[in-house]
Amino acid sequence: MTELIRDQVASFIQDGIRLAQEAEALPPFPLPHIGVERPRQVAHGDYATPVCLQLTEDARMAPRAIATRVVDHLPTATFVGGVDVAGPGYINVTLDSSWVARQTRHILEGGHKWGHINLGSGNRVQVEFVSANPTGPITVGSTRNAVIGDVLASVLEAAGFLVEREYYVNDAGSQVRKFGESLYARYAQALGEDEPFPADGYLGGYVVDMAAELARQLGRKYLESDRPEAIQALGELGIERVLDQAEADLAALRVTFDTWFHERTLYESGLFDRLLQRLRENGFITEREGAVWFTSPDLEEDAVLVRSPQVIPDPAERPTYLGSDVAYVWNKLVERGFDRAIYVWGADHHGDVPRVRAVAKALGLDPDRVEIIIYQMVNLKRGAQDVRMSKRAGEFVTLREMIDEVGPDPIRFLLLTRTVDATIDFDLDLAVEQSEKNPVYYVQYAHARICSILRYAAEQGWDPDDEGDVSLLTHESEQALIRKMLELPEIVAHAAEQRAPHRLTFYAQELAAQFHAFYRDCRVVAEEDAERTRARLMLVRAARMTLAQALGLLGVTAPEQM
RNA sequence: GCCCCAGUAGCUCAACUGGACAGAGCAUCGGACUUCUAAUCCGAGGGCUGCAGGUUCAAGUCCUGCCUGGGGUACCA
Repeated sequence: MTELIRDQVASFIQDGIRLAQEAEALPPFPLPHIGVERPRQVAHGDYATPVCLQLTEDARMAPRAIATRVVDHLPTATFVGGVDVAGPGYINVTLDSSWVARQTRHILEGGHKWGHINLGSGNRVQVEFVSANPTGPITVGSTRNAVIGDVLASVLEAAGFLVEREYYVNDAGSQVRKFGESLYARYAQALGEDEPFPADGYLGGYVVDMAAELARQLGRKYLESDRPEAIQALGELGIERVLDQAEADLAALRVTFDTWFHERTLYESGLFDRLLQRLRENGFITEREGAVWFTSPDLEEDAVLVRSPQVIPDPAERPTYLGSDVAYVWNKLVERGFDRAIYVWGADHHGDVPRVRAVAKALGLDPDRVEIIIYQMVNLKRGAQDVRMSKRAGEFVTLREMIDEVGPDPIRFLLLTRTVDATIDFDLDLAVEQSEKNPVYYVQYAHARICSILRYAAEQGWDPDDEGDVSLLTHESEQALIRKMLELPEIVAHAAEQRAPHRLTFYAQELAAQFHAFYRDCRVVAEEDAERTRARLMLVRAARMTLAQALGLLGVTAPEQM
């Protein structure tokens, strides 16, 4: 666990303001929140705060004058090398370079915990993601979902939250039947029967394949039994197999779940009925046209929870998704007691966000505990060409095909090179291209290069675990590399706070670039300078650890050679 | 019609949720391998942040209106 330098700088500045007030260099006013940022320009130091720009009214002084008085009263701090007043009234803080050098040892001591922080202080967070309908293979959109959810979960873990990953299986309602009907038709056809395909059935070839396999394994068993029962049984069997496949494919993407939660259990346990009653008693339910509507002052329109028998004959198929969500959100926040439930949804579901939050509020829960991350769509490309996809016609590229074609590393990395708010083009050609256009290999190459140095050093008789004098790490490129490594905990904090997993891919690239610059400037293994070699080997090990940590959070492998 | 997301360098995108001269990568042009991996590095050019107003000491970021692209708007999931 590391205390963020950002926070240390903030309290350092705060001390300066307080001491200036005690010395009556500044008038009394309540201590403000100290916003600390990393300046874009290196000339502006390692950290900066514009806080004095906001204090002009409180202090009745010009911002630069305030900043000067704060700086005059700053205490001493070992990590601070210099403080300047700059521009309109910024306070710029530069880290002490010998302190920076010493952090190399600190990083190495952190081991696999380096970069972990205690933002979450043990709060329990559930991240529910993918949750694709179990009626077909995982597609590209769900792949983005998987990567965002998984890396966000990892980042939250590193930030000190207790995280559980959950896949919500939509196995209630009409999908089972619809899928069963499609499967039944293909099954019968596979056995030579002249069975018509349902009008709104699943057209994909995978249904044909699965039906053929079932026909081979089960023979004519389900043609001879009661038809609705056969459809039901085949539907359940099919969903089971789709889920097995999804689990395997996601595992190949290195995404695994703590819980596969079945929607059906929300009804079997009677929870749905109990909560409907609760909502009814509290005035959130109206019934009209035979349907049960959820009505809330927070919504512009009522939403159906249970459809009318005139529209849907089967009682089991009447509750809508939102109906299930009533029970599900209660299950998450009350029965299982998560402090917070994060949902990862595609942009095509954004319209449901206010409804789920309104449901939570109507149940008496704090809607802020329900957090929904909306990510934009993925366009699959081959070079400049769009890959045409039609889910209805069953034509789409599956996660399995993407893994077979490009492998998990590029999929994971490239899908996290955009904010969740931006639509993303995923170029299958670029993903496998091992060139400077592909940032995955850029970062992995840096790691392989580091390992190569360590191998070479060992060959030359250096003990890789030898301790060196890190105070020798004074070169500009050595310092820049350490400073970049020291950013990791803050990147984790930011990615966790802002739910911005893409931060990690940007950071990994910056760190790799900083390492390559160091490599250019500084020879590591040099017989004639044993002390410096030992110090630099420590630095290289720390760099390896930091890069591996960033890649580890991304779920991307850190190869020892390429 | 209404709701959500985006519009930033030739292209693809960042920008620490209001802070300093708006940054990367790719592409283009010019350089660097008898040295621990050239899948690398160095340098150069490239901008009215879609448009028009407004708020603020300070706006790519906030508010209003428009334009363009994508998504949504069912007793679908």
